[in-house]
Parts: sequence; C-alpha cells; structure tokens
Amino acid sequence: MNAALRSPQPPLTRSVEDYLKSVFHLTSQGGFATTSDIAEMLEVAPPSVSGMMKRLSETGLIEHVPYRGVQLTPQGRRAALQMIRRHRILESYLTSKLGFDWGDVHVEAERLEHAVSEKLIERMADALGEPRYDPHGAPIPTAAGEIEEAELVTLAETAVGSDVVLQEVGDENTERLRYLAEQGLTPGVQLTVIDRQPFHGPTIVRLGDGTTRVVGQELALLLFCRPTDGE
Amino acid sequence: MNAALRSPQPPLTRSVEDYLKSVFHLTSQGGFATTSDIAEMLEVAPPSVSGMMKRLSETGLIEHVPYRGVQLTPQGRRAALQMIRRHRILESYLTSKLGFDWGDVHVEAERLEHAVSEKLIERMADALGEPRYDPHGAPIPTAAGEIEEAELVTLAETAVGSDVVLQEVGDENTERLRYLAEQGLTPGVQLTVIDRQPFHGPTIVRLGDGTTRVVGQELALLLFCRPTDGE
DNA sequence: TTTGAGAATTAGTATAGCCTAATTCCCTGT
DNA sequence: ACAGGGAATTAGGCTATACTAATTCTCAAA
Repeated sequence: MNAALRSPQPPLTRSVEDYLKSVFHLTSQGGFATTSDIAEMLEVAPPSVSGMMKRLSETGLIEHVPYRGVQLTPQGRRAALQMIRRHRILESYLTSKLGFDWGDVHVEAERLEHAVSEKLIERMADALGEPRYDPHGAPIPTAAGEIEEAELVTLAETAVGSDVVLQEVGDENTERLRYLAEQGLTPGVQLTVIDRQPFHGPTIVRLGDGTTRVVGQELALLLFCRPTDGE
Repeated sequence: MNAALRSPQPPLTRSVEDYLKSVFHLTSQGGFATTSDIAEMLEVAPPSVSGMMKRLSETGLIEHVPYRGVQLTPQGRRAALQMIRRHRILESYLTSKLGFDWGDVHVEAERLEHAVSEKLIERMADALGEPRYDPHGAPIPTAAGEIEEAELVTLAETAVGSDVVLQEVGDENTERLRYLAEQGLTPGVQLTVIDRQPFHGPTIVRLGDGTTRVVGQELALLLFCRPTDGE
C-alpha cells in the first residue's frame, strides 16, 4: 500500500537527487527546509517544490509537514550523503588529477555526480588516497555515509587577536574563488586576526608569511575557521 | 519559421544524443538507417523512433525520408562524432587511468558521455597523450570531428594462410570481452590464419607466441583485422 | 481578536519521452 | 497488375517535471 514499502528501490532521477541534496544542505543546522528556500536553491518555482515534496514523502525519502517544511528521513539522508560524497570526490579528482581550478570544479561535478557509478567514485577516491576534504575544505562523507561535523566560525565572527586556521570556503562562485586563491586564502592556511572595522567592516588578518589581508564582510562570512588559540 | 534556423542551439538532450549516435553507427556503411534498426539498437518501440525522427529532422539534425529511413545532416554528424569522441576518450581514460576492465568501460562511458564537458574530455585526452584508438581498437574522432575510416575484414573472412593484425573488437559485451582478453585476442595482436572449418565453422589462428586459438564464427565476426601479407 | 501579508498549496497547462493499438504505405511474389 | 505482409506512421495515453494563476493557510501586528 505504502509506496515506500513496495519496491526494492527504483533508481532516483536526477531531479530527485538534486532536491535531496538541497534539503540536506538547508537542514544541516537542524530544523526544516522551507519550500521557498528549496525553490530558490534549485532555481525552480515554489509549486514545483510542493509537488516534488509530496512525491518524495510518498516514497519515504522525506518527512513533509504541510505549510511547515521538510526534513530528510534516514533513507533520504543516506541518498543525499551519497550524492555529496560523489560531488566532493569528483571535485577533488578533477582538481588534483586533471588540473582543474578549484573555481571550476563545482559546475562540472554538479553534472557528473548524477552519472557516475559507485565503482567509479570508489576508484577515484582510491586513486586520491581516500581524501577527507574536498578542494574547498568541505568534509567528504565516507562510503558508509558518515560525515564529519566540525564546529567552525566564520572569519567575520572570530575574536580580534585570535589565531585561526581557515578550514573551509563556503562558496562556489568562480570569480570569488579565484580571487581568494590569489589572496592566499585557501583551506589550511593559518591566520591571525589583527583587527576588525566596526559596522560590519572588513576583518584584517595576517598570514603565515607576515603579509596582511583586508577581508570584507561578504567574503569573511564565507570563510569558515577553526580557532587555534588555546593549543 | 524553420526551427533549425531559429535558435543558436539548445543543448541536446540525452535521448537526442543517443539517437544521433545510433543513426551514425547504422549509416557508417552508407545508406539509410531504418526505424526498426534504430528502435532495436536503442531498445525503444518503433513509434518512439518515428516521433523522434520527426523532431530531429525539424531541428535539422537528420534528413528523414518517410517510410525510407534517415541520414545525418552535417550538423547531426558533427554532434554524433562529438559523442563518439567523448565515449571513446572516456573508455580509454577509465581503462588506463582508473584500472577499469575493457569489458566494463562501455556501460560507464555510456552514462558519462552525456554529462562531461568539452573541457573535461580534452583534459582527459591530453592526460592520455591524445590517443587515436580506444581500448577496443575503435578509432577516436579528433576534437575537430574527423574520424579514421579503415578498411578492415572480419576474422571470419580472412584468407586461410594469411597474416593479419587484430585491429578492433566490435563488441561491448562484458563476458565476451573478458573471454577474448583471456585468449589473448586483443587489439594489436598478430595472427596467422591457419585453417577454417567449412559451413561457418571456426577459424584457427596462431598467435605470436606460437600457441593457437580456435575462434567460432560468432566471435570471428566481431574481430576486425587488417591483412599484413604483402609487407 | 481580527486581519492582511507572505508562504504554501492546489488547479490547470505544457513538453519531452515513452508506450500500445490502429492505420497506412511500400514492395515483392504470384 | 495486384494482394498481402511487414515496416512505418498516426492516434491516443501515461509519467516526470516544470510553469502560471488561483486559492488557502499561518502568524504576527494592530
């Protein structure tokens, strides 16, 4: 009777995979993903989302509370994490084995993630030595579906005077990423927060080589850092 | 008015790409591709083919003579060759860089060819040193859309007593390919045709190492060879 | 407590592909 | 010269996914 119990599992369509990923990202801080947020993220009209949410909850991939929002079921979460693993392994592979720029890989991976087999992804992961982070510093879920949850703060929130490591860049815009790379602001770099201007002004940081950078709030909000003071 | 003249070019869908490839393969010896041959190759019902042929001829990718068959237009041929290049570069890459078996790559490439960018294919081709043949010995079209046309004969047609080189294996079945590899019958191998049994019987060949193989007609018809006698 | 703005859903269409059943066409064998 | 069989096409439907317009729901502010 219930569709979720009926079939072994018909392969997910490309659209479904995209919806699941969106819900995952929008609920990563807990809570529900709203129709309009999903619509905006996927660039579709809200009614398209409503329709899809209905179908996905019938197949047991999400929990839909009408007029409230949606969450992933364990099954939906598994599928989403699989897609995210694919995406991040692909980004890593394209970057380290085929000379792609970290600003370009997102678009490419976005298309490929729907077409690669499990086997191919594992071969790539193997060739890379089972990487744990993608080129943007985002954690790569394991094949078993586990993902690291780090507690990071944006550069805009760091305490003036503190030392941090830039852990992850939460952006996929080619131009911004290219700029950040030019500035030496890539995952793994050590930073000392020297100053911050008031009224959402820029944060000034010093790199390991002693040079400084002035990072406006828009960018600072995309730079996720781990404090390293008390170590 | 004419759809072919209207737009710059809306990207081809996955289905369209598959239809074009089929037509290319079915017309490689000249002539027309028939509705039923295309239907069989793509495993769809004949009316689906009729419908698609109508649309494709409206967009200028094929020439459709109703009740006769179809041929590619230059534009359609270009698109088909691009897909074949993608497919064969992917097969080559998966085989030499990611340890895939030559029997497995076809299925994987079949999905990926619709998702890769031009740029990725060229990076792969570059990493491989611009290969001219794929793992099955099939010629890889150039980025400019040129493909080598070799005159090959099947092992079943070779003259008894002649020397040949196995140039291409015209099959994609995993089991058959695995078997052929075990027998040492892979592209590039030198063969001497020792004998052939009558009534479509097997062909007996000798390999370079002096061992012999008995190749039944079904397989012999898939082994495309280049005679090397008069050299 | 009511109301209205904004979010979400339902209603009604559209398109790409696919299907089966019905019909039409072409050509070959008598 | 034409009849019949096989190939191709047309007719009519179905599903997935998207859209716009219309409707309904929720919640916070007055």
